[in-house]
Amino acid sequence: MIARIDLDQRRKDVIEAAFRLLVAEGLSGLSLRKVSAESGLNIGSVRHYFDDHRNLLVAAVTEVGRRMGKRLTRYPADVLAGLTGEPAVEALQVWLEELLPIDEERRVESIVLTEFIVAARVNPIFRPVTEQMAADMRQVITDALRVLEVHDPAEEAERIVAVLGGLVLDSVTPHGSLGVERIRATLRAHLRSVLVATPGADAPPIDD
Amino acid sequence: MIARIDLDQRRKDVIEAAFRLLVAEGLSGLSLRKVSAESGLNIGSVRHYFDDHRNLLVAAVTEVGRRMGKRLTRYPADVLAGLTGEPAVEALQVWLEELLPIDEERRVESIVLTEFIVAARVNPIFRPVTEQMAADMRQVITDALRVLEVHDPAEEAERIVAVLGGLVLDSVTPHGSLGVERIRATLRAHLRSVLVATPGADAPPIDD
DNA sequence: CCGCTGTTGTCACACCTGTGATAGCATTTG
DNA sequence: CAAATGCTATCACAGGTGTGACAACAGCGG
Repeated sequence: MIARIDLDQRRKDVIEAAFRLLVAEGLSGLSLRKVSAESGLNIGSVRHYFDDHRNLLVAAVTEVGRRMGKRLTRYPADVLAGLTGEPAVEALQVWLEELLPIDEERRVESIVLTEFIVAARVNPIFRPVTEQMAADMRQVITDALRVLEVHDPAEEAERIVAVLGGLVLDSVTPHGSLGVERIRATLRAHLRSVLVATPGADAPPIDD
Repeated sequence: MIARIDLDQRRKDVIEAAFRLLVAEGLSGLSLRKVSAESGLNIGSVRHYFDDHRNLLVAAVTEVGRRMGKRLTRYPADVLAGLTGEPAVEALQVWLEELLPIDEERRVESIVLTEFIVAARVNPIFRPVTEQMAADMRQVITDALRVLEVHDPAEEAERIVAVLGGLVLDSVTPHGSLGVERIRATLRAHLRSVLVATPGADAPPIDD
């Protein structure tokens, strides 16, 4: 095979440059010429790897989807088995913090993902990835809650997904500009209310 | 005075056209020429009323901010005084549903607002409005929760804001594509958990 | 009536975009 | 060595954008 240069690595470099541009200027600022400049390559090279503009966008959204998927499945659900009360809260917290912009790496991914999610409303090419992610997220969280024997896991998962989405949006944009500690505290408060207060009608509260 | 035509009405017509365009194509599709076409006016006329592109954008974000502000203060907090349990949930629910995309009018406003909030991350001209809105929202909800004698109103308001933001994002984009009933049910479940279960550490759960 | 003024309508210009086409380079393979 | 192939680098073109400039029109004031 002829592999003068690591093709996959090159593609990842370009996508990384695209991410930086997405953070700095938003999706509408992501032109081929700017990506070329940011990645230090010639526009001809960029077009050699992703021959379309559209293709580059799809590759970028796919990459962020892949990373988020990894984060989603990093902590297996079965480690939660048997946990109740505060340990359960802590375990879920550590896991779900994977999805929040609590450090620079996650912040970039959150921003990029948010841009694509919003763009997907109008541009169908992003939908396969964003819809798949949404479905996976609901599924995985629901499963985790079921393991934790939470009453009505699907509904509680829905709430958690909403909280996560709201926190990301608020912290990533200057809408609310939440600090990292504020995000984590809010998530923890929510998980605590789900796991230790058991607002479900029939089940009595559990104390450890 | 020479008022051949209602200037304010004209401006509102143009902004309405801009909203339709925002819904259909997103913020990046909002060009002067397209707004002109959508509003049925000549581009010269549009530039006569809003002489800048930037100016039109600011007028649009200001308008959506004004409407959301109206919705926020439509139900005064003092009607909540003395309410507990399910009636308190219902009162808050009716009020906060003002902010969710549960009908076409609110859906348009939610979409427009979401576009501007996300754009504000990168474009500072939207920040005054979006930041003011975020602050007002937190303040008003915190006040309402205080009236309802909720434990730690600021933190609970933070959670509610997150839930609202997440629900709007999920229902407005194809990320999760939540239905109207699903949104309302999730909000209600959350309010119920805040108001009737009192997850505060010290107080024991209340059953009615 | 004329003229003032708010409103429309149309140019042209510079800038940026994606893209087709194509030539030149570099390096590996035969 | 020669050839093939992956890669880089440019050119030109059509389309869209905001904007400056300015002419043309409409209706009210005098």
